[in-house]
Amino acid sequence: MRTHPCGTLRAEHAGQSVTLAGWVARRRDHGGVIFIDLRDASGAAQVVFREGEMAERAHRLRSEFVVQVTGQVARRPAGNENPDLATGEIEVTALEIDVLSESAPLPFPIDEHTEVGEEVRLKYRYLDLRRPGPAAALRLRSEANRIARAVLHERDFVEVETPTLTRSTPEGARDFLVPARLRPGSWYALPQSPQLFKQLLMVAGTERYYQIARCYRDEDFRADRQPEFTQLDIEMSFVDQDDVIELGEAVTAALWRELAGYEIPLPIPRITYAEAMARYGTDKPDLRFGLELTELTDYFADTSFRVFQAPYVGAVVMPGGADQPRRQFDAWQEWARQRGARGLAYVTISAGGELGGPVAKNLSDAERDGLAKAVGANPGDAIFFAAGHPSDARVLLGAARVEIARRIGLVDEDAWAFVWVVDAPMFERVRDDKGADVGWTAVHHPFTAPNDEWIDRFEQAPDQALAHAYDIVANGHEIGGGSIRIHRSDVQQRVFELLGMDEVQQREKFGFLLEAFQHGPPPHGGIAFGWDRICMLLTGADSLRDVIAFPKTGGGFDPLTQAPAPITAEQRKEAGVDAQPAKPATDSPAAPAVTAPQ
RNA sequence: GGCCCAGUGGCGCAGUUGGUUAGCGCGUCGCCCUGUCACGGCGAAGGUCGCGGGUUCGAGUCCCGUCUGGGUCGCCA
Repeated sequence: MRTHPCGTLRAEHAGQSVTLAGWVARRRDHGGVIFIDLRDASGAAQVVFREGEMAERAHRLRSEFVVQVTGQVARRPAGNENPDLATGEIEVTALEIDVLSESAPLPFPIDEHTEVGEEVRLKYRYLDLRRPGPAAALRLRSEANRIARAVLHERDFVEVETPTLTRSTPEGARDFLVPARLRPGSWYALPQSPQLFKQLLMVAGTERYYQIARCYRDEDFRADRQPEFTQLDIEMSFVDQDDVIELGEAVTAALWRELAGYEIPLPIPRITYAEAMARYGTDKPDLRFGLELTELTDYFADTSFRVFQAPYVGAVVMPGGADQPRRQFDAWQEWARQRGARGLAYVTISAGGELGGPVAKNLSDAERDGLAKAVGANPGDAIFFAAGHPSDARVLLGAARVEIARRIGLVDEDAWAFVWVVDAPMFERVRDDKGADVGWTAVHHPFTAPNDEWIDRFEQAPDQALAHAYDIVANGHEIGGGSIRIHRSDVQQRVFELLGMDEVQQREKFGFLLEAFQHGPPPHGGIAFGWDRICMLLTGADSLRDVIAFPKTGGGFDPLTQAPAPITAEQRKEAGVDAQPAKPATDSPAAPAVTAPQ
């Protein structure tokens, strides 16, 4: 149908007869001579139509008509080259043109210069994807898949597809449910991840599994979250944490080397979860800049200032922040209140070194004298404080740290900073509406192994017990995480007990996995990369939607297909949506009916 | 679920203190144009100002409610 992709024509093709096919990107009609930018996936080339019948026919072309053109490649007349275009040295003089299909007037211009609202772009995503930016994002994602597969293939991994119609998995998000016509009243759940299946594959002796897996979680969405998203999911047998981390680094390094032109210095540094929280107030620190938090609990141990009489007091410095007007500091208070804090105490340090701001007069002379040194602040800086429960206060300071860096331009947008956050806690407290402790929940998931130090005694201090779990963080985004799994049934039993799951609950939720684990489970562990997020970072996009071919809006709605949509009464009846669950079968290790999502 | 922002011809936006016929750019349609490349010129069409209610002599503008989208907190291995 065509002899060359449009975007590949160069001066060396001059004199050749070519046939091109593509879309009419732009028409410049001068009457006697008409220029058409003909675009296909490879790029665009200028086609020239001169007088007579060819000009007549070109005159009737409109944007996004699909045409086939046969003509002669020629160097452009001297002075008419366009150095901004890859094909700018040549043009194709049309001898024949066929209109293969026509286009209705466009809902928005297909033009990289025009800003178009996201809603209308998503409704006509097939047009949006003709634009260079979105098209490039799609291709980069394809390359990312290719690169990951190459690394994993090289290391003897086996790509396995796991079911998307399945039971609930243990991640704890809300499930998407699918009615089962053949078992009226019973429902499939779409997987929140292939977690249980990949562990079964380890029991199955696969040893090295991976999958570019679609995952589903029915929670509220964000710029970096979609209801269906993709993980590069990996699991390995006979490995320890360092083995998985090394593999994770190999995958990450290959991606950034080939797609960002960036050589990640290996090994990627590691910090513990506790250290990340203490120094950065988050488990996904952005290490492109400093501004570490300072703990001042001891410093203010004997303070008479009521606000600082708290189990934790900490601070973060805003360099040059002392000269902000009062209303700017008021805006900081409002910013903190929107995060559920009472406010954000602050002290300014004048050029002469005197402390200012409403908090300063509440401090003793000794406290004032040593403060700048204690937090590493200089004249002209502002110091923000948070006091209260350590975790809450640190999270607030951590958010302030990021906001300060953003406002004073401390973030180098071209920089990459990777870090592993290791030694994550095993459990966190579950509190009821009134804030009373009612038990424990797994921070990761209930199959995460305690580390060697805690494996025999995590019950003694569940709040301090550490897991063989690790997250990889890039520029403050969690791009992957995983753990070594429990393969000893006695340990698994003790974890379930701590989580308050009795045998009936265990069997109902994970019976099939526990049974599998009675048949020689190998030690194993793995990692899952947030594939959409990684592609978002590699393309420099601000939103996951930019790297997903057909994304959904925040309401879980697809503007293109209009999904979700009501179903007919007939579909409803046939699907068994309203049927009562069948009575539980007894021959299965797992009860058949999925209970309502919590 | 809470909070913030937005919704005005196909697209992007302006619209003053509430006051005549709601503007601008791009696009679309027609005509003209032999070297443009985000071509240019002339002309034309195209609007329930998201929706519902209220205040008012009068509402795109003020008030209440609601829907949609974006962001954020909660939530989310």
